[in-house]
Amino acid sequence: MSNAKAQVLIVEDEPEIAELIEFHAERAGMRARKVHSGRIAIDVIKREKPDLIVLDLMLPDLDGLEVCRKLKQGEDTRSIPIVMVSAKGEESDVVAGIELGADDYVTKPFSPRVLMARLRNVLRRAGVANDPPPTTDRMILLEGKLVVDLDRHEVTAAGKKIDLTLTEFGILHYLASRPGFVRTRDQIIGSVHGKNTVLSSRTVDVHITALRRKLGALADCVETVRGVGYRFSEGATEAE
Amino acid sequence: MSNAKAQVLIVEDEPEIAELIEFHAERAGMRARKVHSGRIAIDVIKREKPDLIVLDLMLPDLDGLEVCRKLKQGEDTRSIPIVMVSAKGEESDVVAGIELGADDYVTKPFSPRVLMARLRNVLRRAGVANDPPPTTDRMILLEGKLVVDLDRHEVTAAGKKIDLTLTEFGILHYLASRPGFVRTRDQIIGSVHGKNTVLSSRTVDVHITALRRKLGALADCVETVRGVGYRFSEGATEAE
DNA sequence: CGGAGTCTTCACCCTTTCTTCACAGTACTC
DNA sequence: GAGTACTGTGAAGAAAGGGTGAAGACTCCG
Repeated sequence: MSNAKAQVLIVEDEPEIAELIEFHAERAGMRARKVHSGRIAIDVIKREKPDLIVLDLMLPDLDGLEVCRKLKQGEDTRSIPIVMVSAKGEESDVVAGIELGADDYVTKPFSPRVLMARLRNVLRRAGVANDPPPTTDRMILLEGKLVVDLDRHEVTAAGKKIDLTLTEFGILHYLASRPGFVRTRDQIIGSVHGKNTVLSSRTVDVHITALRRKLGALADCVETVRGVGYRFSEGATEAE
Repeated sequence: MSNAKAQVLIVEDEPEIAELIEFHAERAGMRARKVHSGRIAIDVIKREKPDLIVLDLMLPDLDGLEVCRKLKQGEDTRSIPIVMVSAKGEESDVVAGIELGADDYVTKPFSPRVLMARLRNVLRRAGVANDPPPTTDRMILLEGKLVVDLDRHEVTAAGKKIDLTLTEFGILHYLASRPGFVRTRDQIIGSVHGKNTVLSSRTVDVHITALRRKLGALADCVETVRGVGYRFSEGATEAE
């Protein structure tokens, strides 16, 4: 299993949609390429053998189903997983596509998150490795609201510099590095101190309280998920 | 995913019933084989690995439940889906069977159409989600209607985020991870708390009620299976 | 050694959630 | 169509989870 990025081919004639998919695919650590026609797709696929194909059903020249069929006939392209994209009301085509061997599908309009989840699932099933999006950034920026700068070790919220203790900084950085993801108290402790630190999990609460107080107006960004842990509110990440 | 006909094994001691099932299964494009005893069934299943087992609970030698248990113990037979056939008044056996891992059931006397619809459903599910027991996906996606995101610990129904308590989230996740599969109250309790939790099974009803209320328009997705438990509806299920 | 700043734990209180109970409502049987 | 069995649901008490102030411990520094 390679460590390389997964290669994704996007077959979609509407440029906006294609770019939307491309953007999110790359953000998820895949290498994306887009083509706008069925014939070109077949050609590119035969040459480049991508790891995954995102295939719109409605194409100007060669129908998506037709593309699918041709790929499944080709000895060397048969095993490439296909995720179909269809407009609502093309259910029968979706069924046909699945029967032809497509692996999954999404219906337009789709949320980027849903699409990416499907792509990841299909890739995983196919055994293709995909590098997780590396969060090695030295700086986290969120909509101009919050800046977490690892180099300077300093946090700016709503334009004002905030003075955080080491632990608070660590927690905020950990949470903000994956906005929306819930972290358990144990995970938070582990991220700040070593893995196998034994600490009362309530300790985290205290730091969170302090953090919120210092964040002032942005206190809401640190959300409590009752019974689970905490997460950094996504606020305005991607649009649907 | 093979294109061949689905292989169905009918375990049924009454010849008339067995033939009835066989007839309809073959008419539906499956390849059917029937055996009349539990012991023989185990033997045949181990050798032939059918795609689906139709299992009568009342058998002369080895009880249907016993067959079910043995199959679920075998590494290589565990994932073969089972549809149980039971006579009226064997509800407790049905519950036991489902807890053992059977996937669905029909009650005698059954209409062939109902039975075949169930078989088709189970086959389709098994074909799509070929993973053995648990869906390890961090995200469950259902037709754009419902998104259960484990990482974010968040549920989106028909595009809107909904706020669920921990227990409700757990129940929904459990049910939705296997759409169409019936789950007993005990299974549901076990999935949320530990296995050997002692709770009034009626507690589940209360959570289901709350869950349905919060799901709004999607409330119908949580179906009651009278006498057995609950299941997540697949939307386009069968008609009677 | 003393003090400042930080981290951890504890205790208390409030809120949310869970569970149970009781009764109403509904499906199924005879 | 009456009786039975099962499910839906409101209400209330019990339990759990989380916020927060305060106290002690620890570290680093002068």
